[in-house]
Amino acid sequence: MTVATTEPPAAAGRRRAPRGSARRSIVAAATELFARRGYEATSVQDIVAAAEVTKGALYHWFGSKSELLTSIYRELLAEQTQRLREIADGAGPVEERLRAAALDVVEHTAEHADELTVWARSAHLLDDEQAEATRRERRRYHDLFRDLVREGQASGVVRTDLSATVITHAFLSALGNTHTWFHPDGPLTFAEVGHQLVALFLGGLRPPGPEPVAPHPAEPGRRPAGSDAQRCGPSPASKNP
Amino acid sequence: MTVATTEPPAAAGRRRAPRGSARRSIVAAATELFARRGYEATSVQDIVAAAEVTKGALYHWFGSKSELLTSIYRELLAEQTQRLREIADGAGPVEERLRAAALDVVEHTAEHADELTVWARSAHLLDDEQAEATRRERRRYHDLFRDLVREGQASGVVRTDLSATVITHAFLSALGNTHTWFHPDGPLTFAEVGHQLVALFLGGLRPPGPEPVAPHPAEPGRRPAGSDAQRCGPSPASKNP
Amino acid sequence: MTVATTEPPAAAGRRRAPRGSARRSIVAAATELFARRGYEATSVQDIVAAAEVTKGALYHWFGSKSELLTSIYRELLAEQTQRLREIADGAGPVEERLRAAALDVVEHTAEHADELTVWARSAHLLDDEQAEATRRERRRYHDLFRDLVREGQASGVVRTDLSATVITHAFLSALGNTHTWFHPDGPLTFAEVGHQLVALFLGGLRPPGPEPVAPHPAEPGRRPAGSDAQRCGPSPASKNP
Amino acid sequence: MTVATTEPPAAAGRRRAPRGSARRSIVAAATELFARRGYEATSVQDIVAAAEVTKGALYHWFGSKSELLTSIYRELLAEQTQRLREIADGAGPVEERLRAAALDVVEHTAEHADELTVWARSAHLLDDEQAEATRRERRRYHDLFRDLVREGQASGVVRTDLSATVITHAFLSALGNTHTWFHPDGPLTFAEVGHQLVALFLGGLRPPGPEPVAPHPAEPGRRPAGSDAQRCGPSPASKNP
DNA sequence: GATGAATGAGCATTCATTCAT
DNA sequence: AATGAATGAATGCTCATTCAT
Repeated sequence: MTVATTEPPAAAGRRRAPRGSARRSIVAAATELFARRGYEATSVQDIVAAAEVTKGALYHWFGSKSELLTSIYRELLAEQTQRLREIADGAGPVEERLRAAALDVVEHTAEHADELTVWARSAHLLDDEQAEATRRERRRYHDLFRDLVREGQASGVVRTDLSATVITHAFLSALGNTHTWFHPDGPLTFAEVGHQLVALFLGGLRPPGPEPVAPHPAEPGRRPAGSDAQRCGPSPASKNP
Repeated sequence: MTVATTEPPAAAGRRRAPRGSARRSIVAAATELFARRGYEATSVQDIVAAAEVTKGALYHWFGSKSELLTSIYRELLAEQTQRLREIADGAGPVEERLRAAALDVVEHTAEHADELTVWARSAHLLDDEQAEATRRERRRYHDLFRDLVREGQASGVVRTDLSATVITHAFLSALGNTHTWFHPDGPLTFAEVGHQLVALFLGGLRPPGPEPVAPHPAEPGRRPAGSDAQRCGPSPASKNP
Repeated sequence: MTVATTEPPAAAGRRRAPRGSARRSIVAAATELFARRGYEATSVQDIVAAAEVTKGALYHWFGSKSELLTSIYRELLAEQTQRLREIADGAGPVEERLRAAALDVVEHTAEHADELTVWARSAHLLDDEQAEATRRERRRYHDLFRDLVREGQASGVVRTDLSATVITHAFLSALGNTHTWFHPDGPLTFAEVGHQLVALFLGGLRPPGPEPVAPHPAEPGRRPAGSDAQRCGPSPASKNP
Repeated sequence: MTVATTEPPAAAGRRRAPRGSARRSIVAAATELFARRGYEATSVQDIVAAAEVTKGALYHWFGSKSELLTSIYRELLAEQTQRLREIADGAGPVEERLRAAALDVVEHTAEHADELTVWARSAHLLDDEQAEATRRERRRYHDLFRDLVREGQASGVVRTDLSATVITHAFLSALGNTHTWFHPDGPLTFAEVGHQLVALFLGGLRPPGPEPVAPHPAEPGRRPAGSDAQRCGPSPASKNP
């Protein structure tokens, strides 16, 4: 869960700042600057100046600028995974847990819109090793959500003619892309937008009944849940998260 | 519609390549390199080397590296807008036009996945002027799609408790984000994924009947279409497209 | 022969320095600084300051600091190879050409002691590609000298119980290492030292007669010239020149 | 002779590794890393990681990174000097002791090729004080060898027209440079190469008889041994060893 | 004896852009 | 219409060494 944190031993030196405080200053400054100016537009110099530490200190804690970005994102992801796990493991009917999960994604996205935007824009700059590390964790999160969808399919509340993987990606993508169009000054609050997305998503999950929107002959027929997309993630060689 | 193209008329130089050919070489090389290595990782030097022209020539045709990126995207966008316009203006019931439009987006996204990925990743690097220019065109495209959704709402085939704007963004986002997770070696082809997304989307549009997924009390109630999000784009100061 | 030189078109601009002059300034400054302070202790900043050009100009002409070092050495090597080739191809008995060649190495070493010292100390820092390039040229030089030794062996003036390759390396090494011990303020001039080395070397080449220094039983016996060390150079993977 | 070693006496810590073991780990790790990657390419961090000690421990035992290098070399040199002294002081005719000494250098060079290569490449990076310290010891070694040559000259088995100093440097240089060209996969073993070098060297020492290689008029005439190069080392200001 | 976080000056290198020709 | 040498400010990063604990 923790991502290379350092425990500050409470006691501060005389002239020195307390132990581990440098790391926290760096993360705080970087988070703020990345969100405000973007990852590429923020130089390491900017970060250390804002954090009031030296470059050496930054490179003592982080191997590179991109590791810093990765570190911030992984902490976010760990938190979000934890929340989702609690919801998924909770009691109650699957449709309620599904709705709760969707609403939780909305809430988390709203809370950390800035950091998530930075990640979406700059994750492709990471080297293979870092990309792989986050991909694995992201995958775990995705699987958690997908399993909930599958549970819904198994209990008949979610249509089974669509891949649970595709459903999951679609919802998370729609949510994760709001930064490209949502604006706080618009007529809807983020919470409202989120609820609408949830409604749209849950509506799309209902097993198709007598359809108001005419079916298309080219529509691929039902697929048993077993034929689900197991490998719909990027290949290991890919840099996509 | 045309984006600063130069028509190479019959008149060719004697030993030189035909007029305007330099521009085309540059665009071709840049498109290929941006797609393969990313915008930031492609230097102007790389482009001119691949296009077999000099730096001077590139700066003769394009004011900057970013103008080149913008130029490529605008051409794509113009083509897609044209296609959507023809579908939207076509005959037939609205639900069929809506379906056709959705399928067309899938097809276009598949065809130009590389360029669209580059754009998604690097659009935020552009300066305000260029961002504004593409934003206007992108807005026009978005409105075209949204109007189709509204038409559906007006004729009763699309639920009216959701903002047409949100619906439109959700679908285009889900499609536009496939590059972050779709992999050709997976069990589904891109066309299949596209069809599933369309089905999910169209399913979500059906007016809510007796719901398999329980409604949530916090769900915002019906909103008349007239209260739609007019300013759901980013603020002018933002660099978001 | 030429190593990426640029022809200066004689004509100078008004405010600009003449074309290609930047490259020459850089080489001159680098040669001087490398010799005086060593390669590692000379920063690129030092070089451009001394050459009165910008860093950009340096990197326009040279891909890296090490390419600059390589470039200087290759020019030296090309010149020396040319001189040796003329001597080797000259008329006269082989023993005289051998002596002339040895003396020429002494002379060239004396002339370019500083540059050669820099090279000897820093060649191992080069990357594989550059090391390989110079190794090939160095090898050509070595072979030229060795062939002269072999010619001497064939005509009976040089002992054949020693590998021509080992003989060549031994002489060139003794010469090339003078920088570690020779000091101009010593009792011998460099020319005198050189002559003594030549005498020692040529003396060692005489076919062994009745020996003043007792032979050792472990001494490996005669080896036909044909068994000569064909692969006594470093492996391709090695960074040794 | 001893170079700041610490004897680990019986008294070991309870849970800790025995006293002084840190020092030995450091020397072992540094020797291995310097040989494999070179002195400059090995960071202090690399050394402490390999030795499984902390930076503080390293700086407790060694004043600096270069002191570590010096330390390794001095130990080598002390051992070699000791061996040479025993040979030189041994019984038997001078020509046999000379031959034995030469063979011993070959053997020692072969045994410690890696460390000697590191030293040859990086000695010039040391500061004056350290350079001076090793120079003095190296000088003692050199003098020991040279005195053997002089003894040979005095007893008539070594030619007297060459400086004993030059002779000594030439032989040690040829040997000490083998790392730049010898490759174990070549047709000769290192021992064979060494024997050939000894043969070449001893051959060159024979008083010139009727010469197969014609003498050159420019050859400097005989020099009495008394005029020998006393100050053939580099000047005090120089960083050369 | 040993720790390890912090230092800080210095490094080689990049690259979109300009402009005299 | 095109050249290409030159710009110059900025970039991410290194690393031997120190010192409060």
